[in-house]
Amino acid sequence: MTQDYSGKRAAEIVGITYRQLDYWARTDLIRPSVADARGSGSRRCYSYRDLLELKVVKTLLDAGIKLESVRTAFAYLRDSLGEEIVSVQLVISGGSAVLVRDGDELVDVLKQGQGVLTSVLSLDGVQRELDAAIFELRPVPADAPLPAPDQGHSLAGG
Amino acid sequence: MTQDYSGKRAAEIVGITYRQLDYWARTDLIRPSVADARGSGSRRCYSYRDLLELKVVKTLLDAGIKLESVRTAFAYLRDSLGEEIVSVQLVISGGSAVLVRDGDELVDVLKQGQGVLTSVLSLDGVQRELDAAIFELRPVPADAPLPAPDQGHSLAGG
DNA sequence: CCGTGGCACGACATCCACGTAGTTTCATGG
DNA sequence: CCATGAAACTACGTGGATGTCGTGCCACGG
Repeated sequence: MTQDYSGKRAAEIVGITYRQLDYWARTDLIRPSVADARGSGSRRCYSYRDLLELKVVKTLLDAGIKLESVRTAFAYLRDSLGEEIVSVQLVISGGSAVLVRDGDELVDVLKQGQGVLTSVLSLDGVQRELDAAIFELRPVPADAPLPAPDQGHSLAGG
Repeated sequence: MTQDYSGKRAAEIVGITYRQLDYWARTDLIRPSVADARGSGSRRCYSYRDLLELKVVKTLLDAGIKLESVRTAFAYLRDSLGEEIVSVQLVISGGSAVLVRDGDELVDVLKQGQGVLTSVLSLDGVQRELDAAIFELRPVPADAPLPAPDQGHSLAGG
């Protein structure tokens, strides 16, 4: 049932260091929604959607965006990041952010923002990469030859 | 004669701190092309084009791009940043950067970069803002009522 | 030719975003 | 019920990008 992930596995899957995951959780960027840490010894538990958000952050960082900007962007993103992820694009412009559906609509946004820098991220690709990583790093039980990995999450209805 | 600008004035005009200008010069991001610093007491001298580059950097920073990314982007930019600035757009994608002319062409680039984050900057607006700042912060001689400020630089030929 | 101001420079101090090392504590399994 | 290991926590170090302060020195005006 869209199983959950430990901190370490989450970091592995999205391709970040555990230190980053930890730092982001402590600084309230992305906290595990299933189970947060409660003192030393406890275990964080991340949902699939959490992984998705983590992956978006990583993608933004790889693209050269400052973490500070990612924080502000997520403030806007969380509200809108509802169900339809595929073919939606995240547009960051300075301090604010918007979600755009159509590619043509995107062009208008870009042309509208005369001289304003804009960062565009296709959330579709992000989810694809995430799913690929989850499959790639699936736990390999030493005995059981993995029955049926429940891949192919469907948050959006195409 | 597209007059030159001192370090302090350059910083004022483009809206950055002198410390940033100094740091960028020392770390080889943007050196004054007219006269570089040669020991304490010397004076840096920036050209209009230098101001343009500085303004681009500031715009990128304001947009939340990491200075590190700006550095790599400028490596590509310097080669291409020839004459036609207006209506040209700088597209940063991860570590590389490209210059695009047409808006439609830009759309193709964006659609092509499936899932890859892209930062787009309209250089046109940057130049506009720069010119505005130069005019706004023009030196006001206490006696002479400014004869004819040579505004309206034309790097591009439409 | 010389005084002085403006500016480059050097040496810190700071904040962010982590990396590294070591400790603590919870959650199991035996 | 206790040993054990994995993971959270603490403490400290680091590199990048500046801010601050003080000094030194060149360039220009007189």
